[in-house]
Amino acid sequence: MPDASLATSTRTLLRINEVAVETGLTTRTIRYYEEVGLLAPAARSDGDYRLYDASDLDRLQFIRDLRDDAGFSLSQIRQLLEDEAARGRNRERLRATTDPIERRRYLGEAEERVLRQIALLDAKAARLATMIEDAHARLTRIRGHLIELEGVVTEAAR
Amino acid sequence: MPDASLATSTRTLLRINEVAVETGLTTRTIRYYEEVGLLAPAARSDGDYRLYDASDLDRLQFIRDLRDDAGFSLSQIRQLLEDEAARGRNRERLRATTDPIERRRYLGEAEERVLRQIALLDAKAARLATMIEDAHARLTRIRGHLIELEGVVTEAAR
DNA sequence: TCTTACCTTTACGTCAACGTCAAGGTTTGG
DNA sequence: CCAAACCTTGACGTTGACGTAAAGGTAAGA
Repeated sequence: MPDASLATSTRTLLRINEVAVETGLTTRTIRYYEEVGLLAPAARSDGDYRLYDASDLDRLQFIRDLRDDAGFSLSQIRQLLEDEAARGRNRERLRATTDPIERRRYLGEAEERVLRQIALLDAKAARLATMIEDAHARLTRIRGHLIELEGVVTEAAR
Repeated sequence: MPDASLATSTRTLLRINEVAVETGLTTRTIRYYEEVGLLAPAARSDGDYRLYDASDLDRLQFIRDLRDDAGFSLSQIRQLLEDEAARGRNRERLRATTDPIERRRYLGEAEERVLRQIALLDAKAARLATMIEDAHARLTRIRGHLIELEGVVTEAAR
């Protein structure tokens, strides 16, 4: 029964339209993201259909969140994902070597990348934070006035 | 000396290229923002030159920050600025009326707008916050490894 | 086997957010 | 008054991020 393993591995792979439904993206968008190097499908079928696995779904969700919620451009997203990939490769190299000097170099590079990411994210977060603060201040002011008014209205209703 | 007031008011007004230098935007971008309704120049000269005042500069800086730092689209920015303007008009109406029922209605609308803004901003902020958290976690891990290595390196140097 | 639904690549269309001339008017120092 | 520097309004070009239609290949059930 060599067909069983094939069936089980196939069962977890999705075709592009299923992925589109699952992620809320269009098939065109998914293909476009592949075109610009944001993700490659886990596999291709015999007839060259794109086949995606669970980690592909995660990655697409992540991309969508970065795009919609955080407002990053696709090139910024690619930069973030590439840094992530470089991080993974670095970890491999780190595990492969025992020379402490080299290890320190790898770690230093990793630190730099993370600091770059944090700087990028912090700039956005800071701007958003002040805007949110302002909005909340306005909200409390408005609600204060509304509470004042409640007193006046109930007084008048008496 | 009717010319004095004109001189002083003129002195504080900038032409488009000065504004561009000041804000780091291009003249084309500034004209485009006018085209799509993000800001109108405070005045025009005799020869129809655009003339901007200090509040125009503030507004342009603000727009630039929202665009670059927060990653909003121009239509989102226009929405935010229009809500801001509606807020101003509402305050006027609020001061103009004494009827508590009407006052409550105006305040209710204002509350709605602010809540909409907060929801929009919070979504972005939340996504950014988790990303920043992750990045910091990685950073501390990396630094932990680096500190470990310091021990090994100094030990080897002895 | 054949139809129907889904997939492929290729390619042109679109919208936002500008860049880049072109042709002409305005301001200002010499 | 005049030349250089700056401005005006078009209008067409470009890039990113997709939409959409065309011409075919594939998968699965009747």
